[in-house]
Amino acid sequence: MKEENKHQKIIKAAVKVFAEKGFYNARVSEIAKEANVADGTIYLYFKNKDDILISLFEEEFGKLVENMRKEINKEKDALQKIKRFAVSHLSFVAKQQQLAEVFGVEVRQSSKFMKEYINKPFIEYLNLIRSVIIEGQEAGLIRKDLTPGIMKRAVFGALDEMSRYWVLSSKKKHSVDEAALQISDVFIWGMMSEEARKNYPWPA
Amino acid sequence: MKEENKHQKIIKAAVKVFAEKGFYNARVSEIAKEANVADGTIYLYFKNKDDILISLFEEEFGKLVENMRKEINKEKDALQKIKRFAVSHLSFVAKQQQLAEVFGVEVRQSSKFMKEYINKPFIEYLNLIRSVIIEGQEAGLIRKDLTPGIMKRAVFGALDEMSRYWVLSSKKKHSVDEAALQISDVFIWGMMSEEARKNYPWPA
Amino acid sequence: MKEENKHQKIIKAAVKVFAEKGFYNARVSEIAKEANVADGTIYLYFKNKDDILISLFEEEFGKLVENMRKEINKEKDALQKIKRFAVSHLSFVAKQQQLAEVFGVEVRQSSKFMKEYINKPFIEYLNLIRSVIIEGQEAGLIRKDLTPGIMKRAVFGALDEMSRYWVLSSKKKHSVDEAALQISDVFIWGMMSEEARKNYPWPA
Amino acid sequence: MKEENKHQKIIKAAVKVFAEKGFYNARVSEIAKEANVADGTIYLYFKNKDDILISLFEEEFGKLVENMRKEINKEKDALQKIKRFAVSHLSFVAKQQQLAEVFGVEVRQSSKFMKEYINKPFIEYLNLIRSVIIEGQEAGLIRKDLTPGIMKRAVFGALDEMSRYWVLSSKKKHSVDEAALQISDVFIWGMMSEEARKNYPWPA
DNA sequence: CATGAATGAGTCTTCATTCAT
DNA sequence: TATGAATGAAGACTCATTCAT
Repeated sequence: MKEENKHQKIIKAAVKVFAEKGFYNARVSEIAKEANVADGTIYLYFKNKDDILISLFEEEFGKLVENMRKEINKEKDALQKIKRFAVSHLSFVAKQQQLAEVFGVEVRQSSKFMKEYINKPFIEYLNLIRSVIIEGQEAGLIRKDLTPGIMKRAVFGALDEMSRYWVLSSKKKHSVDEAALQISDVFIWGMMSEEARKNYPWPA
Repeated sequence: MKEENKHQKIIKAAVKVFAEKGFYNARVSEIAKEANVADGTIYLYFKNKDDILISLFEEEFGKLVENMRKEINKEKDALQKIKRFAVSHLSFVAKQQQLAEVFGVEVRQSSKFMKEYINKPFIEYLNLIRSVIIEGQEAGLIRKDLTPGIMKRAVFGALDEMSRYWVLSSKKKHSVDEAALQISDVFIWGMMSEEARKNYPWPA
Repeated sequence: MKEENKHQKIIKAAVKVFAEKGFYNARVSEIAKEANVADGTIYLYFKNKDDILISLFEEEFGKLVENMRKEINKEKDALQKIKRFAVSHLSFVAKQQQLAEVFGVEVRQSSKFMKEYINKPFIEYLNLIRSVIIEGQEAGLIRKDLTPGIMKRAVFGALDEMSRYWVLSSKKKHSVDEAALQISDVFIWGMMSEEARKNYPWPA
Repeated sequence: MKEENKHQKIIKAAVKVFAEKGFYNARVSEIAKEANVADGTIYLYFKNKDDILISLFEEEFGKLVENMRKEINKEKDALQKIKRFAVSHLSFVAKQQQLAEVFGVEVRQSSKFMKEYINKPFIEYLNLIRSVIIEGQEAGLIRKDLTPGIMKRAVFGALDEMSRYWVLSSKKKHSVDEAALQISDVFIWGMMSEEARKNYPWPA
C-alpha cells in the first residue's frame, strides 16, 4: 500500500494551494510540501508548473462534466434539467469549495497560452446547458427567439457569480440551495415559451 | 494638449498591458514604455505594481458606477432600468474592451490582499442592481420571493459571462446588443410579478 | 569617471573565473562578485551564461587575430613569419595566461551549439598560418607537397599543446621563448623546400 | 556472449554519450539507458559521474598506450618510429572516433581535480614520443639541440589538432593517412640531425 | 520631477545520488 | 546484485524596486 497515487496527491495539494494563493502566487515548493513529496518529485509527474494547472483542469473538470451530464439526464423535461443543473452546480461548489475556487478564478485569469487547454473542458460544460436549451426549444418549452449560445452563458454566468460570492465571502448569507432555486426559477420563467406557461405544472 | 496628466497616462498604459497580459504577466517596465515614461517614474505616482491596479479600479470603476447610475435613472420603471443596465453594461464592454477585460479578470483573480480594495467599487456597482430590484419589488413589478442580493449577482453574472466571451473571442457571433436584449428580457420576464405580467405593456 | 565599462569588467571577471573553474563549473554569481556587480547586472549586458563566453571569444579572440596579423606582417619572408607567429603566440600565452587558458580549453569543449560561434574567430586565426604557408609555397620557400590546411593545424597544434602545458603546469621547465624557437625551427626546416635549404641564410 | 561485463557496458555507453554531449552535458541517466541498466546500477560500478570518466581514461587510455608501444617497437629507427606513431595515432582516431573525441576534449576541460587522474596515462602516452626522440638523439639521428620535452608536445599537439579537426568536421577533406604522412614527414626533416640528413635513405 | 542603470531577493527547474524493495 | 522512484541541493535567470544623477 505504497501511499495513494502520487499524481493525485499532487493535484489535490495543488488545488489547495492554488485556491489559497492563486496560481501565480502559489509556490511549487509549497505544493510539494502540502503533498508531502520533494520538490523534484513534482517534475516526475508534471512537465512544469503550468502543467499542474492544465492537468488539474483536464482531469477534475472532466469529472465534473461527466457528473453533471448524469445529473441532468435524471430529468426528462428541459426546464427541470435547468433547475437540476443549477442545484447540482451550486451543490458541487458547496462541497468542493477549493476546487470551485480554482475553476472559477483560473478559467479567467490564466495566460492566453494556457487558456487554450483550460477552456476545452469548460466549453464542454457550457454546452451541456446549450443542449438542454435546444432540447427545450424543440420540445416547445423554451422560447425560440432566445439564442442558445447566449443563454448558456447567461445561465452559467448567473450561477458562477453566485458561487464566487459564496466561496469567497465568509458570511454566506444566502444558502446555496436557495440561490440555486431562485436563479433557476427566474431563468425557467424567463425562458419559458408562451404556451408552456399555460400548461406547465406548477410550481416550476 | 501634449502633457496629459502622467498619472492618467500610466493608468491608460496599464489598462492596455494588463488587458493583454494579465496582471501577473504584465511587466512594470512595459507599462512604463507604453506610457512613454521611465520605469522609475511609475513609482512617483504609484506605491507599487499592486497600487497601479488598485488605483485603476478605484478611479475607472468609480466612473463606471457613476455613469451607470445616471443611465438607469433615465428610466422610470424598475424593469426598464434592468434592461437599460444590461444594454449599458454591454455597450461599455464593447466600447472599452480593454478596460472591461481588466475589470472582468482582475475582480476575480487578484490576491486576497488586493481584493479588499478592488471589491469596494465592484460592490457598489452590484448594488445599483440591487436597488433597482428592491425598487421594483416595492412597486409591485418584481416578485417579492426573490432575494435582491441573489438577483443582483445573477443579473451581473449573466452579463459578465457574456461580456467575457465577447471580449475574448475573436468571432463575436452574437452582437452585444442582441445579447443585452435577450438577457434582460429573460430576467425581466423571470422576475416579473404575477400581476405585472398582466398589465405590463408589451414588449418588455 | 563612472567606472570602467561594465561590459569589459564582466568579460574580464569571466576570463578569470572561466580560467579557474572552466565554463561549466563557473557560477554566474561568482563572475558577478569578481566583477563587483550584482548578479542581475550580468543580464543587462549578456543574454545568458553562454553569451558571456561567446562574446568573450568574439571580442578577445578578434583582438588576438588582429594583433597577430600585424605581428607577422612585420616579417617579409614566409619562414620568418612562421617563427614570428610561434614567438608571438607563446608570448601572448605567457602574458595573458588566463585568457589563453580559456581559449585553449573552451575552443574544444563547448557544446556543439556554441562551437559554431566560437570557431569562427578561431578559424580565422588558423587561416593566418595557412596564408603564410601558401605565400611561402608561392615564393618557393616551402615544399609544395604540403597541404596548407594540414600544416596550419600542425603548426597551431604544436604551439597550442605547448602552451597548454605551460599554462597548466606550475613548473614551467622550459621557457616559452625557447619552446617557440625550437618548434618554429623544426617546422621551418621541415617544411622548407629543397632549394630554399641551399640558399636560406643561417640560422633559421 | 550476451551478459558482457557490466562495467565494460557502462564504459562503452559513457564513451558514446560523452562523445556526443561532452562530460558536463551528459546525463548519468542517459548513460544508463545506453548501457541498458538502471540508473542506480551505475553506482554499483562507479563511485560517481567523475569516476566513470576517470576509469574510462585509465582503462582505455592504458590500452592505447600499450598498443602504441607495440606499434613503434615494430620500427628500428627513431625517425621511422615517429612516422609510425603518427600513422597509428591517426588511424586509432579514425577507427575509434568517439573514444578519440572523449580523450581529446576531456584531457583539456576536466576540472582540476579530475585532471590529476586523467593526466597520468596521458603523460605516459606523451613520453612514448619523448623516449623515441631521446633514442634518436642518442643514435645521432635527431638534433641534440631539441628538448625532448618540448618536441613530444609539438609532435603530439600537431597530430591531436589534426585529429580534432578530423573528428569534428563532417567534411574530412584530407584523408587521415595523408595528414599523418605529411606531419611526420615535416617533423622528421625538421628534427633530423645534419649528418643524418646526408645519409638517411630516401624517402623519409 | 524624471531617469534608467543597477540591484538582489526569490523561484522554477535540473539532475547526480540514494535507498527501499 | 539490480532497480528506478524519490530526493533536495544548487544555480540560472527575472523583474519589482531603488537611487544617484
